[in-house]
Amino acid sequence: MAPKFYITTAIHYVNDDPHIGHMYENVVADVIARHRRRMGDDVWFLTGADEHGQKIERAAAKEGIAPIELADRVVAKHHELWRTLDISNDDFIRTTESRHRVGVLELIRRIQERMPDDIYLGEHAGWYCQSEETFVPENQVKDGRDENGHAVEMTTERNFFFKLSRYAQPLLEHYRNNPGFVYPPTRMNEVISFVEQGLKDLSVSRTSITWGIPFPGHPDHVIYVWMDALTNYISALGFGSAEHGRFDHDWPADIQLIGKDIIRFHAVYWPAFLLAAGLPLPKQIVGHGWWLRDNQKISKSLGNVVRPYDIIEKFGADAFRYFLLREMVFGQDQNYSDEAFLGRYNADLANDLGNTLSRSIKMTDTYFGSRTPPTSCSDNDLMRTAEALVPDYLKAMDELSFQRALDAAWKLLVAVNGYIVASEPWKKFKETGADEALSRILWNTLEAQRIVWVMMSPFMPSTTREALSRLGADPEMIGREALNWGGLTNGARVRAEEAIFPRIDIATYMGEAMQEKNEATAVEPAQSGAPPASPARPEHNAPHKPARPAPRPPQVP
RNA sequence: CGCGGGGUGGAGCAGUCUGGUAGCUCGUUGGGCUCAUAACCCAAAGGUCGCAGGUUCAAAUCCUGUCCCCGCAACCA
Repeated sequence: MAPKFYITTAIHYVNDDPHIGHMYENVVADVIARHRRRMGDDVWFLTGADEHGQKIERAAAKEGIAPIELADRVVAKHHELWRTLDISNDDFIRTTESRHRVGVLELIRRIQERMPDDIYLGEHAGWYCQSEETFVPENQVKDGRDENGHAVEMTTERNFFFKLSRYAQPLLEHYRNNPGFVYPPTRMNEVISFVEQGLKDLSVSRTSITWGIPFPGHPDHVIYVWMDALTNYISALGFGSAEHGRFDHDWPADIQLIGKDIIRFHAVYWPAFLLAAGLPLPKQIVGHGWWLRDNQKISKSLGNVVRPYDIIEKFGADAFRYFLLREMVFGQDQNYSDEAFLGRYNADLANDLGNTLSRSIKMTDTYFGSRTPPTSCSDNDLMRTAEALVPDYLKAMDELSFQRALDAAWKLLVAVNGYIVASEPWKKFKETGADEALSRILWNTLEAQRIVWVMMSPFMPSTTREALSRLGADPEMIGREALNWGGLTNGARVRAEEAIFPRIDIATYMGEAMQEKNEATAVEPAQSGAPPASPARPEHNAPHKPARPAPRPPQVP
């Protein structure tokens, strides 16, 4: 029986349209899910939306609509984006769904049943900001004012509390016994350091808002959003409902992928809740880094939000997916820029991946009549290179080192180009025609690329199908066995068609982007002194050309 | 002395645990090839590894000090 593999992303808060950070998280989870799936695991992949809480309540009020209307609208955008980005999630949980409410209430019921003292009524004291109507974290308060300069005052609120303090030692013990519980290790250290300082009890209800799940037996309280939100990972599996087969099968999660900013909620609060309820803890919490722009965290308030929808539309989801995973050292922060994308696109996708496909298929087309060459080869340097690189690739994938995994694929690709130049098939064709030696040479280049594309399949699922099909290979053969040398049949139809990743003229593209930006700025002045999204660049002097049809990879049916 | 991460050729990074000729990608320069998307292949230039001491036959790598940048330091999802 196939091993189960349950992977989750954070559920994304619906107070604004999804940004590159959300996209990155879901693409990473999708790459992992697709890889595990093709390696034969029984994968369940969950993502979703976090819809409760004060921010939503207020954002909706500002628009004069009900919170659920706002949530519906944003969730629709999420769905559309995940479809566009080819995210293969098996389920999508919304915290406003009844199945979620059932799960949350069951979690609380279990805690109260097993540990009657763990949830108690108490008083929460903190810095409260009248104008923002919210408690402000200690470190944001300075001289009686919050970061926005609003006055704050020490206020108390009557809440239900969770006895988090009781779980410091059990958690530390769990960290000791499972040093990989939080990944990467630097985040584990942060968490340990935090818990070692001791834990305070956590307020888990609010009386100041109504947009949430009512606290059982106390309808004037709603459940604190984090206790609400975290439970999505099990409520989506049917926890607490009559149909909990998936929960029994899939929990605990194998990987819970989150941003580094919410490590504590997932590595401290969440396991503490689970311990209290007597439920198994997730196997691993993985915290990824942030995409930055001009070294600042991307956020709307800074006015430097990167909205890569344009990039995706022009270059396709796969190119964007590739870029996200190739450019980011997993776990660290990374600067985002359009130039970086365009550079990667041309250097890696157009010049290497696409061009190598073009040149070898064109020769096959010309020399062997659009068929894969009749003679295979199982003794050559390309084969040995491939056989050496596949284990590196698989190891890197297991370690979530996507850069290294892609690097392994690229080493094989570079070897193909070197092999082509060294064996000069065009010269051999002129000299001796399409003989057996030439057949072996071209078959090798196609076969090696087939393996390269199988390696690429979790990253660029759609383009992989297209490329494999052009190579004369079965586009659905992307499993473990497809990474072995020798899979390409002889005499299969190859298709020499337009470039799979057409080169882009960077100066022209940036010139147009600047023009559009300037036009947009002219119509809609920048908000409240926000810094420009990007510094002026020399390219803005590039001659403007009329908009032309954007190059994009051919769509795969 | 709260905890942790980082400062390596023009840019972005690896190497530091287990000292021993400083490596990768992009960019630059020269050459090659002409099957291919002005692509591909080969070669070269370019770094006293933040700074100052110390240990050692030998330090980017170990130790001490120091400067700079960043994350965490609890109820902001």
